[in-house]
Amino acid sequence: MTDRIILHLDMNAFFASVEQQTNPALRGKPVAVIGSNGRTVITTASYEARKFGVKTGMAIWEAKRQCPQIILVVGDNCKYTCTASQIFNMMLDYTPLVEVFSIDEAFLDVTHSLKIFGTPEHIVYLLKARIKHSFGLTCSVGIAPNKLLAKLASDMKKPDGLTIIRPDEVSQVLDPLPIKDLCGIGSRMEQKLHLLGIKTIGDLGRFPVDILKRKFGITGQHLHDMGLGIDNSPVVPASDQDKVKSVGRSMTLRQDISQRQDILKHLLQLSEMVGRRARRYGVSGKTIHLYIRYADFYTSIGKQQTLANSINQSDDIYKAAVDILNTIELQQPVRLLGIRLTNLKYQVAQLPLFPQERKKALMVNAMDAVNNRYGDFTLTFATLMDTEEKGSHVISPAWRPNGIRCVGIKRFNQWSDG
DNA sequence: TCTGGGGTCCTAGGACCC
DNA sequence: TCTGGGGTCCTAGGACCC
Repeated sequence: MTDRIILHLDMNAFFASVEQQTNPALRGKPVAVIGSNGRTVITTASYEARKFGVKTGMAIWEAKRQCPQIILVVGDNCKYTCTASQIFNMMLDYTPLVEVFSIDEAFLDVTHSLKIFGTPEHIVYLLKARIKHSFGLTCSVGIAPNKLLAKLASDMKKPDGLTIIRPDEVSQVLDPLPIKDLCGIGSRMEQKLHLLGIKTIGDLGRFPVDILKRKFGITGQHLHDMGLGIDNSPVVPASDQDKVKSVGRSMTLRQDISQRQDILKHLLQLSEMVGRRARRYGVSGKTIHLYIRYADFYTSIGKQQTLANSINQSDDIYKAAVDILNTIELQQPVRLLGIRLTNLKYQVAQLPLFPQERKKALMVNAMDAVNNRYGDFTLTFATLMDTEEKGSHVISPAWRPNGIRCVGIKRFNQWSDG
């Protein structure tokens, strides 16, 4: 078997760079993209801002402390998804095997593209040039025999980098790197591995696999493989992706709330958002999850309930959520509320037989049609008419557009959601 | 104005059935 | 008259990714 050739392409400071390109006044300046909600964080910082220590996930006040002259821009989802979809379409010119990993990252399996394009470096050269020319954006690319290593490589040189890990260099490159560099090892796992004396990827590869398996189960084998740079997972194009397994929305409230009335109102809003998304995906779910984060940020409670039937209409979701809420004795004021639908069933929409339900389904369809055309919450429940938050928070760079998961499409559609 | 949002996967324990 | 084992479904919570 010949070695595969996998690329990982990571857009540099994607949201912030898009903003700098569309508004020249922002170029060369410390810029950060944030959400619209009052309680938001830094979504992406430009490289100029990163020099001051501004990072993704940082609170606004902290970013301002680190960099008083920082320019904050409220994110514009449409701009990013539109740009991203065009970039992903460019990738498809070099291989059909493109796996979208997040809105600003993708894997490409170019093993069989070399007959046409020569070397992987040449493909990267062409792609980078086109992205730069069309959007003024740069990216970092890793070339390696598998996804794990390609992702590691793309991280090694930023911005506008290209790093190659050749099969015969794998152990030499991995040996001194900290385990945290591996995609899949977060801070908790890092701590646990440190306790075993494992600090570098080399240490991980040399550590007895049976001890890892005893301690971590299935994950133990996976850790061992990662330590040796082994990853046989394929690049899965959109058309072969698994279907979505859950649909949910959550929101941090502008202020903490304790009144039942306020909580119910937000639950209704969330139910409508989840229901709309589920109906757009053509799914209904049997299990409803309610998630509450309390005012202290650290305490939370999640409860779920499985129903006899699958649902996706907003009022049914709302009823289920309220049923769960009624079993919970609130410990503190509420900071965040979330509703998620799992146990999903994909169905062809069918109108119910009984007149009353049929009428309701028709009305929901009509409301969805209006909201699809004129924007979320154009038509909604009367109690939500004065709602300030319309669910238009800036998406995360990790946002996966639903279009990407549609089965059977060749080209990525213009994405729009939420 | 301290700390977002949307997912996936794994574990562990309990209920229930055969 | 005393108690195994497998399979499946459910709940709760944690870790991880971007």
